[in-house]
Amino acid sequence: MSSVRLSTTSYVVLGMIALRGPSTPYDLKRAIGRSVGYFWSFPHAQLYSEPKRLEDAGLLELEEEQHGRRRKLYTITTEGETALRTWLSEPVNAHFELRDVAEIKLFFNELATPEDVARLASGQIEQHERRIAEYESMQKRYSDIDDVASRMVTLELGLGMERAALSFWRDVAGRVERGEFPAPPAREAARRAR
Amino acid sequence: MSSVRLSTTSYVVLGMIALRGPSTPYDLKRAIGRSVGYFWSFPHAQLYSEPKRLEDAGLLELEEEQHGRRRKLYTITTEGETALRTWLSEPVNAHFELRDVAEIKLFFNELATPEDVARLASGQIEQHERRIAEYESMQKRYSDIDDVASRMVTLELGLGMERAALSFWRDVAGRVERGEFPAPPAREAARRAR
DNA sequence: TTGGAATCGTCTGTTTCAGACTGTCCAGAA
DNA sequence: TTCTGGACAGTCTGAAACAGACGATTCCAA
Repeated sequence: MSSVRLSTTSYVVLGMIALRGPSTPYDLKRAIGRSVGYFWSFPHAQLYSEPKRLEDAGLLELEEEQHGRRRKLYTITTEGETALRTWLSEPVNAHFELRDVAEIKLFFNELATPEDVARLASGQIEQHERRIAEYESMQKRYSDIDDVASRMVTLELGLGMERAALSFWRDVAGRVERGEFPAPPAREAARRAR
Repeated sequence: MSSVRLSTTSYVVLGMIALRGPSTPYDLKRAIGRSVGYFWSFPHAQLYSEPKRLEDAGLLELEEEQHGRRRKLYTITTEGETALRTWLSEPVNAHFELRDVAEIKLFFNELATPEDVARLASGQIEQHERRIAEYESMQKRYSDIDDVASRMVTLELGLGMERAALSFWRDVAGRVERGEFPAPPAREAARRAR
């Protein structure tokens, strides 16, 4: 019931419980893994500690505790719903954050060989194609479930991002083939000839 | 010279010094802020501790230490270059990671009002437009500097992502106007009528 | 020459993190 | 029936990452 600091992760937990109803940490883990986890990931261990914090803050309630596997069922309280709604209505000031190792490696292409870049690009193409297929099948699977439709909007952004990335890496692959990423020695020569 | 574990951040530092030549932490901070920082950000304090780690590992060398502001100039060693090149040639197994608060809020739209969603969308549209303008001006500014051209490829992915996001949020804004994100009560009714 | 802004560096306590580890449950093989 | 493996569920730990306050230095302009 005190003033703990709530992170985005806290609200993800709160929101998930609000949407799904009473949930155990493991329920949350799976539900998040299939949805929100695509644009806000965190280690699953947090799903065992975070609800405890939220309970201390009076935003969740521990519904029941079974024996055996002693699972904990959390329910959202009225205060929790209020906190969640307040957060949802607040403006988002942070820009999205992208963390992309492939992109870094491409940035440093001058220090690598054209073969490295080619491999990088083809690996990325494969990855993004796979992810696109995954998203598309999710989209198909859920398109007829009315209940979930409004959650599935976000899939479209994922898909848009993936397609942008895919076409970018295809372009990179083409450029490599055309010799636009010269090996270090050629690069030196080009620089001198400038 | 020991076997410290190198993170992506370590390689960003290493790579930046390899590209720019001898650099101080502050140099790195600024260079990263203008480039690689857009897809791999971290607190600037790390740029003071990380080089030390890399020096201990024998991958950087402390070139000179001045008095007054006692800046530290780091240079990459041959071992450092080798480590970097090795890393650059290794495949990237991780998929890029997106952390987007706006997206989460959209996912939870069922718990918010249509007005919330509308505000969210228009805020995002603004943000992405601004970022696009920023990227485009960077692109213009650097397009004639031959030296930097191959680093600037990555800008195109940034731009592609931003454009995908922008068009997504414009679409969302349109849907809200068309009443496709009903307020909670209407939503209940719709569910019952199903 | 002085004081305010921009620059540069350090420090601190807290979160987050990966991932190893433990325990539980169930199904089918022996 | 007992055994065994694998999926399921939860806990723990040390190391990194983190935000952001703070302190010091330099520069410039009034």
